[in-house]
Amino acid sequence: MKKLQSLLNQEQLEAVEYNSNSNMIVAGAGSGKTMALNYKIAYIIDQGLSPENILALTFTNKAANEMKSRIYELVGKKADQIWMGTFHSIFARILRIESEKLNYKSNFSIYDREDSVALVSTVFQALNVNMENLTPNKVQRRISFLKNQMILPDEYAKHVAETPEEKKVAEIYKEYNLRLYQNNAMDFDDLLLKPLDLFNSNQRVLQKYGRQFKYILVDEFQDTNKAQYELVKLLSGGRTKVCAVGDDAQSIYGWRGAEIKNMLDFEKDFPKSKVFRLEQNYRSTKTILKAADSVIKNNAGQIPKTLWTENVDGEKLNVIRCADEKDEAYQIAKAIKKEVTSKKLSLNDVAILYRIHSQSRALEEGLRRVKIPYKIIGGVEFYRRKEVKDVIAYLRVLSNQDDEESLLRIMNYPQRGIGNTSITKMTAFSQKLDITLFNTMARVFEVIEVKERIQKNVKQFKQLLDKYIDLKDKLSLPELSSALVDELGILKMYKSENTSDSMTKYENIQELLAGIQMFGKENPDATIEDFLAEVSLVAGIDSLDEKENSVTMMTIHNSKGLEFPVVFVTGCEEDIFPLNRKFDSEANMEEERRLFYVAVTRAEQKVYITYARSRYRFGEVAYQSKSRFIEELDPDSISELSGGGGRKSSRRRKAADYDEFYQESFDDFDQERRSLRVGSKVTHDIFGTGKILAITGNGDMQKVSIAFEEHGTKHLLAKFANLKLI
DNA sequence: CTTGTTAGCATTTTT
DNA sequence: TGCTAACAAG
Repeated sequence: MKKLQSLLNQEQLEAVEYNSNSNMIVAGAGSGKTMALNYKIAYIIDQGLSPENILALTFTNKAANEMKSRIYELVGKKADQIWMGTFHSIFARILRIESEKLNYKSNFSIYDREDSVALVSTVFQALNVNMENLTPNKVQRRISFLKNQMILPDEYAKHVAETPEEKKVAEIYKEYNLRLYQNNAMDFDDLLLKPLDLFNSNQRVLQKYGRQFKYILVDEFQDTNKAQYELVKLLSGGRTKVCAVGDDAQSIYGWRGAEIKNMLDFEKDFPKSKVFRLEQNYRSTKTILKAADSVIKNNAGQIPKTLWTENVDGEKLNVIRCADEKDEAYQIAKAIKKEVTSKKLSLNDVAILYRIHSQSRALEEGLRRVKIPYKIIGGVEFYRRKEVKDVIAYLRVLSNQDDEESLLRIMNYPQRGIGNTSITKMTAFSQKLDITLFNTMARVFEVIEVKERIQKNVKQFKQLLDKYIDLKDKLSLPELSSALVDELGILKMYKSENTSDSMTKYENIQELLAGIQMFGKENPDATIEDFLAEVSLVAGIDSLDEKENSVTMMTIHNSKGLEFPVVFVTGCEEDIFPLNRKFDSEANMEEERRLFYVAVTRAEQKVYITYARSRYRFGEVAYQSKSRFIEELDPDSISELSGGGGRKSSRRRKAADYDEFYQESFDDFDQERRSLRVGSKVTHDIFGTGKILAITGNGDMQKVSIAFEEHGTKHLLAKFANLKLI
């Protein structure tokens, strides 16, 4: 390893090299926190601690993967031995190993939020819940919240629930948990609660892992919830060293149960621990930092620290008033063009951030009209799409036949003539005899209420499943999946429908199969379980691919940990950002403010802040007022501009403006894209004219094969070739 | 049981 | 506005 002194500043160095006790690193935005953490792990290994004794916990897979590859660069393949991953994936891994101690089977399914809601719906039906104001969605959220607080059904029923509504929730909660268990399934929250349960009830298991981990490092510590904090504390058992890295100013997951308190309690709970502060910012200009600080200082509770930077003063933040959400998109497109040309940036250097996903639609449309390529992170994620989940539900049932939710999902998909009535009859039967739905299918002939014709359908379906359950050990994961999809005929089905909707589904399933193929390649012995374990824990941000030359759009939550030269913070209006003014507690308002702080501090060089006078919400025009956060910004750090939203008379002018803009102004982006087409004629400074034969790769790595008229075929990096279209 | 229609709901934020 | 869940008719 290179000398740390040359790579780190004094503060970072001290934090990295101090390992004689537990420690906490309070690291401001852009202070090189991630780098320090990576070096710290490398340093610990360098000092002789075995990598398998290290547990490094993050919140997203992306963060974990990046950490993994950075540490790999530093210490080589030892990095593979480190226990590194998200809280959820690491503890899922432990649960798979120890499952029988909790009376679970190791192939348990992991339910995501949507699956949980579906299960709550099932419970609603079973318990005949018919209460105003209680929807499966709401109840699921409530249950998740309770689990985050570590309040279990019995405790909730006994000590918390008072109103009839709450009592109903208690009833549902209990049944929901029971059914999870019967389905051999866990929800996201269980992945944290069950290990706690296990460690608390089984000293031997706790000791096993307590001894295993000699150093636990937690990134984004400000986002840990009660259960996560307890897990770390329990595992450390006072002996294991813990390093917590976080920034209280960037705590934005309070709604999910994250407690900043964990940072404040750290010194108390880890008595001999030492606290380090990283206060030098390497990311942003002085102006950006000053502006961010002017807003965040309106929050009452904070760990005191002063961020400073040696970077240049930089440009002021541009605050743009827009007429409506269309105008907002237009102003942003215009500004992107200006920034990219004047600063010679790539589109990858630009991020558009918003508070809620629904804002993305209008922005997208605006960008599409002017042909600025973009990518959206999050939104409806790939693995959450209906058709993808359907196929995954098959895999789940093949892996875990107790998983009733997944079985219900595929019972009549694709349609095979097993309708709702028959399914209800079968579930009733399975409840009565206390057997699983899967086993009921084998005995469907005993369920006399189900018509004979349909019994036959069920039998066929059961045979299909049995066949693949049998094949599961004989074929590789990719072979099995494509054989299954093939036999189901869903690809053909979508193709023959031939609507744009069905074609998207077609492509998504193709993509899923390709993904499985890839997974199989990377992990040759991979089982269905391995694949399922992976997919149920993927998040939107994990798929961020920096290679494509395009603007990145995402929610501010998704942007945490990222940085971009130019950042747009959109929709800065009361009721959007901050959201929900009406019932808001001061605590929530402070979280919104921290969110604003996170948004602004993503930027290296330039920040745009936009707000609209009116925008479509719920199908009607809502008149918006400027966000209080804009008012809180240091006036010297901003310059306010007005977009299309001037006087009334401007309406016609505005329309003309749009048209002109949309027609001509983005030719250069268009040009860039056109030049990429196979078949286009181009000229090169040295090789003269030629025709493009093939294009491979993306972004900077994009290669173009060109048949030149006089110099034969050449393979060139598009970035350097400086090709001109003819 | 399937298909088509409509009413009502939804927009926080995510592992 | 755009989607889904619930309902009615075929």
